[in-house]
Amino acid sequence: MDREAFLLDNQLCFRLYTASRLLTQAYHPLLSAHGLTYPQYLVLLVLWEKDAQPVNDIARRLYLETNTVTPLLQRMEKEGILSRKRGREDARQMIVSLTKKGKQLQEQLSEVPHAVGCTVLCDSITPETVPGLNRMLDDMIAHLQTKPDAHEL
Amino acid sequence: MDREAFLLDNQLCFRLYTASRLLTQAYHPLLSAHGLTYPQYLVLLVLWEKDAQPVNDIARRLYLETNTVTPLLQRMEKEGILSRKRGREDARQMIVSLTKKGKQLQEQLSEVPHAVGCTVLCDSITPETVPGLNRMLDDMIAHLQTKPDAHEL
DNA sequence: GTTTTTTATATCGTTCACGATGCAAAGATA
DNA sequence: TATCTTTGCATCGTGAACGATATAAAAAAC
Repeated sequence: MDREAFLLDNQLCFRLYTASRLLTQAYHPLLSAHGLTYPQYLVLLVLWEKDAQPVNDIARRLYLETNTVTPLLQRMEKEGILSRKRGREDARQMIVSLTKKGKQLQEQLSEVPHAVGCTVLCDSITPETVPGLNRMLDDMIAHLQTKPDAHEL
Repeated sequence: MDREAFLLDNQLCFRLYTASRLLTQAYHPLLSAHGLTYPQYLVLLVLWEKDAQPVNDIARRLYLETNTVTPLLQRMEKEGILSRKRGREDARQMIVSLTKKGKQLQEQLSEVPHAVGCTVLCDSITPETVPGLNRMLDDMIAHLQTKPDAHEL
């Protein structure tokens, strides 16, 4: 058995997992001031780009399952950030639209992207290296998404 | 307001968040076959490197809070993977040790690192690019860890 | 040696994340 | 038209994550 392979320091996934959690924590004070969580912020990003989308489209855009997104949207509806209405053409669809409050949040959070951008900057994360890092992660995401099954043991 | 900054495609954090989730999903079939979750696998990686550690050390190694790790360890104890005993020197500490079953899991999971390693390989993730990616993520983690507070709005 | 503070862990409540399952509307097929 | 299948969303149960709080032991201060 290759004990090297089990070293935590050799685990790419652990780094991604940790970096993701810590960066989400960096968002926390900025978002919680407005009663938002990070996944809720992601939903807002999707809806700010294009309002009035069915649950399915939002979930696909975030690579999440609808059973994750539905309760999230229900909480946001209770907060008055968005509204959910059955589609007129297709009554199975639940069309999610921003309320006035949801739209106003974009202005109130206008400093967030820049603030977080500054927070991550360090020796190897710079405006020059981010595009390359983005490309690698996009490649990885596309690859993992098409292969939901890992290799069999 | 800079609408560009709000585009989902410009969000590094979203990529990390997604890549982390999808890669964890890739581990799922390999681990669930042995009744493990990914965070539980991380605990095992820590204990396989060094057995009999207090909760605090395990949590710090994983950059997690103890109130996340404690219930995780309790579930693993119930599964018979590890045991938890009060420290003799310091009775506040809870020393976590692998059981025979916990040690045997390392052999049973010996193919996991290689299998997952193969799964992530793609155009921009190769044996050559991984060290560089690791370095960037390590840098980012170290940086975020020392700065728990994001910039004020 | 008693009080105070710190440290190590645990408990509680809320919010994801997701597999499994349920249900009703839409579409396909007979 | 009646039946079958698919699709879109919801519900349920389990396991993280984490802020807030609690508790007991150890260490420090008095």
